[in-house]
Amino acid sequence: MPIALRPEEMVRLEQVVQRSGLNYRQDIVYRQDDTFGALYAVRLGCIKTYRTTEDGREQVTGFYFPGEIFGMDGVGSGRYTNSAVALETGSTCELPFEQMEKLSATIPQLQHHLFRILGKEITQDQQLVTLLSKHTAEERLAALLISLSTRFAERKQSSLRFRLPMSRSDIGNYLGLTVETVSRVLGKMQKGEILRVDNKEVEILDIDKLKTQAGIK
Amino acid sequence: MPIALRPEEMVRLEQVVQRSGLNYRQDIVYRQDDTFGALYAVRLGCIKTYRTTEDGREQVTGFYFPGEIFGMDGVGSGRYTNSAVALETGSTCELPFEQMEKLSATIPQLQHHLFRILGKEITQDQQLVTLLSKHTAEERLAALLISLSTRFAERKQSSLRFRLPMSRSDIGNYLGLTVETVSRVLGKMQKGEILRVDNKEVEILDIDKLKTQAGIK
DNA sequence: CGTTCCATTGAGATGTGTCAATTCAAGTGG
DNA sequence: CCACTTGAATTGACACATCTCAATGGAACG
Repeated sequence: MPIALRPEEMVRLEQVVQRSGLNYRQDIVYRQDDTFGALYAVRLGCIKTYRTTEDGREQVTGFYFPGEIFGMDGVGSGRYTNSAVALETGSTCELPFEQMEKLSATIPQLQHHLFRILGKEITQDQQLVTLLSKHTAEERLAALLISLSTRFAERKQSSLRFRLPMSRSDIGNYLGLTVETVSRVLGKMQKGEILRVDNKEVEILDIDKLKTQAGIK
Repeated sequence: MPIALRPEEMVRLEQVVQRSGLNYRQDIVYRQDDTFGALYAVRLGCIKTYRTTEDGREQVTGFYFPGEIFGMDGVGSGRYTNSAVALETGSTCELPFEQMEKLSATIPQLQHHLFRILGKEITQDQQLVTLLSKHTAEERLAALLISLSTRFAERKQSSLRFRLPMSRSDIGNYLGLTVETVSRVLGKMQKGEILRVDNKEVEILDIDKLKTQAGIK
């Protein structure tokens, strides 16, 4: 957690955190409608969250990488409104929410941090809303690639060459597009010398053009 | 606030709340990029929130009615990522966030409530994501009407006959549709004996059919 | 009672979806 | 190590929901 605490406070926090979770591909971390108990921090790997509507339609709501927190969807109602699944082998920390709440009453820094985490999820979700509502297929894909690139850079990994841990179908679902459209747009970007794509491997050749396409201008 | 506090705690909360805000149509409560200072509770009227992308596209992100809280979009970064505007004459309460945080450290109930409020916004935004991504124009409109109907009912107002405080353009923007499509779909629902629409006045004639159409089944 | 904004309606254009066929990648078991 | 199977990704042809453009009608307001 990127948060400055006094050693004594750090100890109390670490006592609460569960370091248990080792995940393999397809492992479910929690299921939609499960009782909400904890937030989770990704330590290694990638987690996908998705919700299913009453009539069976699925929506991927997010991808989470090491250092990022997921599980906030359960805070509102006491039940998770998404399911969370591992996309590859990795591990997560469990942050039991009730204990975090108690702890945060005596550690203002922690309380503030928790509010921020929830707030950031709101901002992200609203960005996704805008993306889905007002942007073309190319712009959506470009925006996702930029987002991934930025996040890999934050983890001090290559921001121009990386592996997509999710399938085309996950990407399409997340962006409100079909697999076919994702494939076609990636193909087009490749012809435009913006990307080099080899299955899950992506190399960004022209990040400026990609940013322009993302409508980030 | 629907929250059980001891009288003494209630007093402390009320000392923090600003009852100031009287709003007229088009009044801005806060602007995108303003420094985040407070959440707001609608007392009367209706508030619309929307964000503008760097390249000028606008996305309506929410409508808020009496009893509902808005302004959570500022929590993540310390700046509002939306603007908030009054759609009609009304009033709001200001809830200075820093003071609320301090207060909530000593009132667990309040802390929990604040987390829940943020959590509910997350859930709502994700529902909107699904709506935009996976549902047809009819389903989107039906879902909005059901949502409005439900919320009016909560406020003990008629759930079958109400006034839309927002324009067709706002509705369309929120749902990722054009004004024309909104108009056509409303017309179609009227022909199908599901609604009676007269400008901003709506009467729901067949709520079951409407729910079916919303994909709520 | 004109002006202006908002809503409706029609006709035609288009981006993305649907359906179908093919190729490619990754296991799996003999 | 090689078929064989299975699921993922690509590519093409066509369909369609919604958008765009344009004209008209109606409500609100000074």
